[in-house]
Amino acid sequence: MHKGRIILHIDLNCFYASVEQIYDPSLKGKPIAIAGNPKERRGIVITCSYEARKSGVYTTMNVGEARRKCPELIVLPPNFERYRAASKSFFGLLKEYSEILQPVSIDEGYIQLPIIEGQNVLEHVHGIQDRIWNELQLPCSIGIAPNKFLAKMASEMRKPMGITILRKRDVPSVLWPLNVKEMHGIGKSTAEKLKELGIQTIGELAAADEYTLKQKFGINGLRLKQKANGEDDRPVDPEAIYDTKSVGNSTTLSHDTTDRDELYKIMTTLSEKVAERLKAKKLAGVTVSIIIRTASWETYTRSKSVNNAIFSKEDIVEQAWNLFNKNWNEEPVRLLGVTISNVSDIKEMTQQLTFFDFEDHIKDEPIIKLVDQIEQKFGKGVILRGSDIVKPAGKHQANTSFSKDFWDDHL
DNA sequence: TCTGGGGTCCTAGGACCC
DNA sequence: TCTGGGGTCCTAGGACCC
Repeated sequence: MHKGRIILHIDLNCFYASVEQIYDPSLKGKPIAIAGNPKERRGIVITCSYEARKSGVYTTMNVGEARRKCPELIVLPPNFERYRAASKSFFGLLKEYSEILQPVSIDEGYIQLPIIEGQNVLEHVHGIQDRIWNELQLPCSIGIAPNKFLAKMASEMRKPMGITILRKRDVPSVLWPLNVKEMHGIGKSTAEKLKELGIQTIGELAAADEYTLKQKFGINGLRLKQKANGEDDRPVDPEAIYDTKSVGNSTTLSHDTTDRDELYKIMTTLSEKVAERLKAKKLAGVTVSIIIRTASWETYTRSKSVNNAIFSKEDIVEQAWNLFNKNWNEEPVRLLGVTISNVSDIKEMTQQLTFFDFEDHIKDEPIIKLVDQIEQKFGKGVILRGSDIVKPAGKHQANTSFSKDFWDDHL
């Protein structure tokens, strides 16, 4: 019957709050909020239960404000370990239904179901939702559609614990009357620009002039129009989560400061965190970026690419601190961040090179002969630089080099 | 709405190369 | 020495999402 795909978007409702209610069932049915340290200014609401939302509490609201809106609000600190564990169970359960599963964040994902002749899809999906509720005690909303965009829009329509089917033929009646702001991918800025063009509803966007959209929004303008027409051919990609583009950490300081020593310490801590996470993911990267936000909320980023991919905290903090000193405008700093991007996978390299006894050869063999041997073993393109073996990578990627320290550390 | 922290994708200009 | 056009890489910043 249906030739197209069956794609679900599954969204766990108020995920962090739901998990906390599992650990403490007395919290069920009460207004609760997960928030950062309320004593600090970064104490803002990360997630809250529907009971809290009824009183006007929302994500990003500061805790003091939330308490004023909802005096009986129960404020809890986040337990990321718990959330990661629950998330793992959730995706584990989903995987029983199809391998074509793409987690997009800790609490939502797409899954493409196999098409089974004569199957009642809605009943099947009810079964999935029931299992997530009965076995994991997690409420979720599910959108059923022929593509990712429609599935996402559908799952948003009934919360919590809803199931919504959005077929392509439903688009004119269901989507077109909505304001463009309701569309996934359209934020405040795009909505305003569209308004200038006289486009307010999704239906108007669906019929908009392509040339004008391209002029104003580039390639994204055309994609938005396609989505407004219910078209989206992006695949559900199970590999996407392994394809990390960047790893970064940032922090809002407990107080604004101009103290260089203090700032250096923070930069060091951030670099350590980044280095740790890179190591866990077996990644190294060539581009180091810093972000500085001043007390006046001015935010700027600066970045620098280096020749060989780095991953150690020493290398990261050296680059980051350099960037900071060259670019800081001396204004009190509110937030500091460090990110490594243009990362490449060092997993494969490590496995490959484990077969090759680097230490033995480096001592005895003349360098030219050694290069020959390395090339024979790994093909052209792997080169030696100083005491490092360097693997040049494709465009947008850096050379990955491994020094003796690396081998000591990883092999 | 006085605003955390983790990301992704896109654009535009300049440097540089052929 | 002037002129042309295509392409890639790097950097900075914007927009969006959860």
